Amino acid sequence: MGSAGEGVDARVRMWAPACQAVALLLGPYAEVVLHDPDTDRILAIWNSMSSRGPGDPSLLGELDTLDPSARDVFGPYEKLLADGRRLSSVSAVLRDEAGKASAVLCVNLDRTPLEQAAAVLSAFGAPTVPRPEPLFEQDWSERVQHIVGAYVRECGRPVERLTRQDRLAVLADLDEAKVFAVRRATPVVAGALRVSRSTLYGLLAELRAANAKDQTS
Amino acid sequence: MGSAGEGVDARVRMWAPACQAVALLLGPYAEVVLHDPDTDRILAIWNSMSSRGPGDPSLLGELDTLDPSARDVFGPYEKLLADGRRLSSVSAVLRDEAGKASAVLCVNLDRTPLEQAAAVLSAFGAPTVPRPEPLFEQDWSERVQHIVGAYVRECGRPVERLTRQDRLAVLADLDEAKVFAVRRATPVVAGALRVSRSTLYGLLAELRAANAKDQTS
DNA sequence: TCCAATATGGACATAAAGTCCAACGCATGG
DNA sequence: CCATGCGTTGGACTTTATGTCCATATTGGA
Repeated sequence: MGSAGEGVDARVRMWAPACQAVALLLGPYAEVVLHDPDTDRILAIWNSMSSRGPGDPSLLGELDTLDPSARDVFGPYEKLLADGRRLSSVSAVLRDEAGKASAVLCVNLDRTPLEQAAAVLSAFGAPTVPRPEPLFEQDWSERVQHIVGAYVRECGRPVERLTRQDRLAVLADLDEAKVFAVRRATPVVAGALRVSRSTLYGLLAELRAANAKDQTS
Repeated sequence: MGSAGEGVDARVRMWAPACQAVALLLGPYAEVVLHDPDTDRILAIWNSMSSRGPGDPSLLGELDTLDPSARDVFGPYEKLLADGRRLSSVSAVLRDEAGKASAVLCVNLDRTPLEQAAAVLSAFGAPTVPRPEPLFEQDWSERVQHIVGAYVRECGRPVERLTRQDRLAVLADLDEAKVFAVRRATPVVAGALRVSRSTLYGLLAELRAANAKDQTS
């Protein structure tokens, strides 16, 4: 991972201080990621929350980085993690003097600690009433659409043109969100990702293999 | 406190109940102080956190106690104690019928416990350790337990003694909560309801029939 | 264009989900 | 005490959904 000595990427050199500052400011609960829009890989990452590292495939596809008229700042949008943690996520296209998109910055903030702290503080002195259970996710296929949609929005590319890596990443999100614990979810996901059932299972297997490797390392 | 009979200051007599109530409500972490604005000394103190006592000099800043048009409530301010504890502090000018400032009330709340609580809660979600998967799979089964438990508590009968109607009702709740949209949920529910798989399906069919009848009516 | 990597449809295997039924337990009333 | 009715139960069985595998088609890049 760390620079083989021959030098840190110029873009990282340029943006690292800003990224690091943000990462420091937001404590251990914000993940700051610099993506390379060309190679679709992570350039650098601070406070990684998802065990990703530099060189790993980005969660970004090719953003619409060529059109200078396109928006450069996205979000904040909400991401839902499996364990219920809610992330606020923003991203920005970083351009060089020539206006070329040289990097994409993403900041993912885990709102949970704040929400918990707020809950504690607001509950102070008040009789703690048993909170009425929130109902089960009413429409889980909506969640699928949401996760896929978020990704697509993030990389600015329609579902049909997602790369293999893209789909793998989305799949990781979906798996993380325990979507596959729901009955009949597989065909829906396959449909949402515009792949066949076979391919879906193939990607899923690949994902599991990768996770297993992560475990052992 | 020790009240030598007639020796208690009239102002203390008047305000003590309120002060004591506040002191009690806010537990051991709030200090309530009654100051004498004339002598600039402490009249009375509850839950003293700084080993001050009645008669000790007040450490009040210059509150404008003479101008009746001035604000009478101040704060909350942050105060820093010698040992590093941070206090949230409010004060109020207490006036008699004539409008003369007869006392100054201060409440100092030690924020440390709350901050610690927040830290504890934050720390829970913080170590992004690979969560033992079976734990999370249990998430929805916990919900089953919760729904069943709620019903049992409501009707005061243990699960074993539920009537058919009871189970039907619980089942309706569970179905409402979309529990059966989860893979492998059926055996868990059957277990939670202490019935066999067969019975479970029987009840479920009955439920569906009832619902269908509702629709048509 | 050709090659290599992927995607795909469908056959197949396995595992859940759901149905059905004969036997059983257990109250109630004769 | 037995007969009867009602609900439960285990297990056989059917139907769907899941997951694997592979030969073939497709696609993107040198």
